[in-house]
Amino acid sequence: MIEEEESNWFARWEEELPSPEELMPLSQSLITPDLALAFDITSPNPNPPAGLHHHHCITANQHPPQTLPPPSDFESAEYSGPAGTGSVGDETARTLKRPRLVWTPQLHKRFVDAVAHLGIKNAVPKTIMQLMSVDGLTRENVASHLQKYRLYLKRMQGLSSSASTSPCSMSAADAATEQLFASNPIPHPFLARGAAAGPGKEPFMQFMSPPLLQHHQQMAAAAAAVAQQQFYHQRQMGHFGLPVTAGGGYDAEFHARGAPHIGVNRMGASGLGIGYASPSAAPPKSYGEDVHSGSGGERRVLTLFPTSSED
DNA sequence: CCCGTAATAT
DNA sequence: CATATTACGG
Repeated sequence: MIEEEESNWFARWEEELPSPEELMPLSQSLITPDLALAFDITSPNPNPPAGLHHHHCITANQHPPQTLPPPSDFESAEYSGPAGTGSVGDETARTLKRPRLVWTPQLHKRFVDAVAHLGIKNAVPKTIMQLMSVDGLTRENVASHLQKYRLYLKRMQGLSSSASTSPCSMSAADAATEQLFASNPIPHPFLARGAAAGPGKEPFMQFMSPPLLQHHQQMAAAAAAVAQQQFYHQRQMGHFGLPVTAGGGYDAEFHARGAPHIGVNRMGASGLGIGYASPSAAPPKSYGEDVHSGSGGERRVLTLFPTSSED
């Protein structure tokens, strides 16, 4: 009886087969706009199927509409199987999915700094993204993170000194969020209002000093200690043993290049690491690719990180 | 268009 | 679970 079923789906499969022409444009639409831009392949003509010469050097964004001059060096490569499939360049279009972005404390710090310097008002995803100048960061990444971050801030304000300052009063869901957000030097002085940004005014300059949030930092500090540990390993390490620290621990090595701390908008995020696995030679391994293998599933994550490792 | 939010998906 | 993605109003 299996045969019948088999021939059945096969028949349907055959019928549904789209023509090659139809597939071409489809593969394009699968490319993230950002990436498409980065690769300069916005044109409806990707590349000839015959030509297997994939990208090599990518030019940065030609001209950002903003005042930001960040033709940051672009250093990204698609992850690829080590096996010499060869047609990786083409595959890029088809299988292009960015690995999940990992918000490391450093990256988050940059995020927070950016928001702090911009002021609540100007701290919108696009602006933040630009100020951060982290290569490979997309607006969506920031937006998503910003959303969570705002919720976190709100929670903090509403909490004040309600019941007890003990960490036990937090719900599990909250705790998780706290960890990331608390695990960095929170320059929380902005919370209440936005800043005045008139025409001709530079976006950054203001710092407010709302009276609240003070003990929270204590609690946060406590949590932070724990956070640092739990951060990368998550409760994934079911049994207590030495946290493996991974063969290629990331936090161990950072390539802080000549990029100053943010606050100066003229920084070119040159040397920022974003990356997917670079199959062939990536001189500075400034990015981190982490592979979690589960039962038959592998999950790649992007660990791009900021310049300046000041803390 | 872009942003903010909530719901939903991976 | 932490992010991503989507949907929808503003």
